[in-house]
Amino acid sequence: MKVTLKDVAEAAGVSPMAVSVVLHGTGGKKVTVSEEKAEHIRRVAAQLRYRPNTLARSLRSKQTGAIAVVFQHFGRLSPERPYRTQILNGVAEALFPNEYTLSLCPRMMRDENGASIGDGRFDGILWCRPDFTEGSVDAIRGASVPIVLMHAPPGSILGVPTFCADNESAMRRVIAHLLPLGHERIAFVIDPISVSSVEGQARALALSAAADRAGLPEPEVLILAEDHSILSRYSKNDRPHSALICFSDELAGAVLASCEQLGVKVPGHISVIGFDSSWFCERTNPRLTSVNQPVERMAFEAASHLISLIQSQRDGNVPNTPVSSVYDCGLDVRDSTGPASQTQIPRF
Amino acid sequence: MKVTLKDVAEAAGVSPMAVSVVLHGTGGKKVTVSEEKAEHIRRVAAQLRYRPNTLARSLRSKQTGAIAVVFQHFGRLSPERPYRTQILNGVAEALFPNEYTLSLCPRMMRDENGASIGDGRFDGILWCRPDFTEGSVDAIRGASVPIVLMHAPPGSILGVPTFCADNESAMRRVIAHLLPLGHERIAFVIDPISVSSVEGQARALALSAAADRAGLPEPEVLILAEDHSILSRYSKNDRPHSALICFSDELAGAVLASCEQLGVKVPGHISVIGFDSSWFCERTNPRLTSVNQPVERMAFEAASHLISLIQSQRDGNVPNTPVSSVYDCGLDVRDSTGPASQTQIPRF
DNA sequence: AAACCCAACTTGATCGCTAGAATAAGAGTA
DNA sequence: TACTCTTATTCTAGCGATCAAGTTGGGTTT
Repeated sequence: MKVTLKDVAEAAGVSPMAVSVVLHGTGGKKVTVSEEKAEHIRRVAAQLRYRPNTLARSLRSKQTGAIAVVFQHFGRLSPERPYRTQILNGVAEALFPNEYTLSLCPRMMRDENGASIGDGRFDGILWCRPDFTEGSVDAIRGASVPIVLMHAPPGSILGVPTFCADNESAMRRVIAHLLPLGHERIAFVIDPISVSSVEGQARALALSAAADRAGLPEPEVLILAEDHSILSRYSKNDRPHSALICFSDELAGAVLASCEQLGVKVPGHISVIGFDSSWFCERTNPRLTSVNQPVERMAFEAASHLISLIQSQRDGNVPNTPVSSVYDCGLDVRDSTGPASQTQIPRF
Repeated sequence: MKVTLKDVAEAAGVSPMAVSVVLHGTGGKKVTVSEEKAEHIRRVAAQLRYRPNTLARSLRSKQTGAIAVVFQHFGRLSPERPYRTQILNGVAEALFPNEYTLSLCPRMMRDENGASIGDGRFDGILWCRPDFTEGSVDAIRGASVPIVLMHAPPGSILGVPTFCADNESAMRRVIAHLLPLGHERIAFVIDPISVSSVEGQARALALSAAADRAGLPEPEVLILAEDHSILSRYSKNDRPHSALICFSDELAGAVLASCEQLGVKVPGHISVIGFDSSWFCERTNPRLTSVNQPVERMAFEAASHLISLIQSQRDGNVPNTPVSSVYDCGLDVRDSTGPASQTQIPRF
């Protein structure tokens, strides 16, 4: 059967406490065991193939060594997909060296009332959903463990630290790059799934704002279908675009392919910009200019901050005022952007 | 303070047991509570904002609703990176509808002896490391919960179900495709990190075997550096290659870029094949022929099987003989492969 | 020599919850 | 009436570990 700490204690002829101290270094405060006896206990434990029950330990000690990462979607169709990998990498890089485990939660743990994250099971929560429903806000507020928000602007929820990439800065950079090149008719290209996501909306809005500030007309939004035909457009004018800002690199790749097929030259006739600046940008023809979001760094820092919150809470320190970090985005200029075309091309 | 089940019981004027039954539907076997009282308990619990402690529940009931996924690497530099996303997607798709949580473990949980997975914390283990050290084999054998292996050939560890993609079939298909096209000088292209991975070794070996079976000379192995220059080569001959099999699509993309730069025509002068058949293959020029591994499906089925193991163990059923699934790989033929060139080109 | 200290342990009480047996009260039956 | 059978509800033990508060016994201090 299962070997418990008590079994080891009996076999070694000592109290359970002694075993606990020797094997886990954690029994009360001033409990000590002589090195001689300790060695004996270790030997007995190994011989019996004793395996500590993490659950029981956590229940008593109130530390689980696990962090919950809550995504909005997780599956084949998720529009978050490009991020997720980067986020997980960043988070993992922060957690694993500190011996934390990373748990993916489909949503918050079940609870018809819509609230509550599996209580007691996690030392902290990394909330990666950009949506905030009534239920989830309650759950976040009521969380009994430290929590940080990603993809949320500062102050989204009072007293909760936030980490987010600054879409505004991204779009300002895009415009700052395009304006001197003479672009005036700009469109935002997005797929049908992402268009309804918070991130999609935010970027479209940010682009509008940036264009407006630069005195450019409201950018059109093009929704591309699976086969890359234009699904629908919201337009206020009918002059052809000279620059397309795409929601993702993957989408930009599709646009480049369409252009080639239609005989539209990039950047000769039209400029194309992607989002994420992934390795893929170096492999397209022409090489893809793309917005560079520091997602991985952001995730790393969010997770690191979460760890420090957990530790300072454990040590009884006063929680410092919540951090709110906004990460500037860069624009990696490659070969898919150039001066606005003077040639009148068929409207894309 | 924390509201416990006991608090709710007292406030509602009933026994803790009654509360447990009403809120979690799980108290012994034949315990019932009248609907009237049940409603009352639910109301009181909501009012007190009671949140059950999952940990305590799990400790008692011996069910955690969590699955551990153990990867070999998890970070920026991991050669497993292309898989991981796919694996996680497949696993998530199997677990989440069943209310399981997915935990990523850096390696097995700490233990100087090299063995032991956080005991009690998980209902099952999905082992995704293709390497089997003495320590890990012991840990797997000694696991007190169901476990399945991915990337492990059938029978790797006696009595443990395995799920793996069949590199042999992949490479046989590659050869079957190339042979009629007249290719004889074939090379396997790989990066310095992957070359030492089990997967890298396995594929190189599988290619060798397939070539041998077809009566072709031993394929050369080319290791590409970061800048895509050839790092080293193991060659037995000095005639130029006519076909390059790459370890990943990403690498194949780099090779295509190099070819373009050097003025080598694909597939005119040389044929190139990738691995994974990702979306990216449709975006390269020419479109990339690539091996199609059913990783996501494999992960989904492995996870589903694990769940069924857990459930049948809980219900006290006899464990059926261990399943061992091998997944055939396909070859998605696109435009980067063609007849072997007759022209003598500078050796790549 | 009485008082005191400290290392080296042990004891008992939980952490929050739930399985299984026990109990109480009403209903059916011979 | 005595007897079993339901149905509702509580009681008693822990799950496996850790914490806080003892308990030893030898060595020091004054």
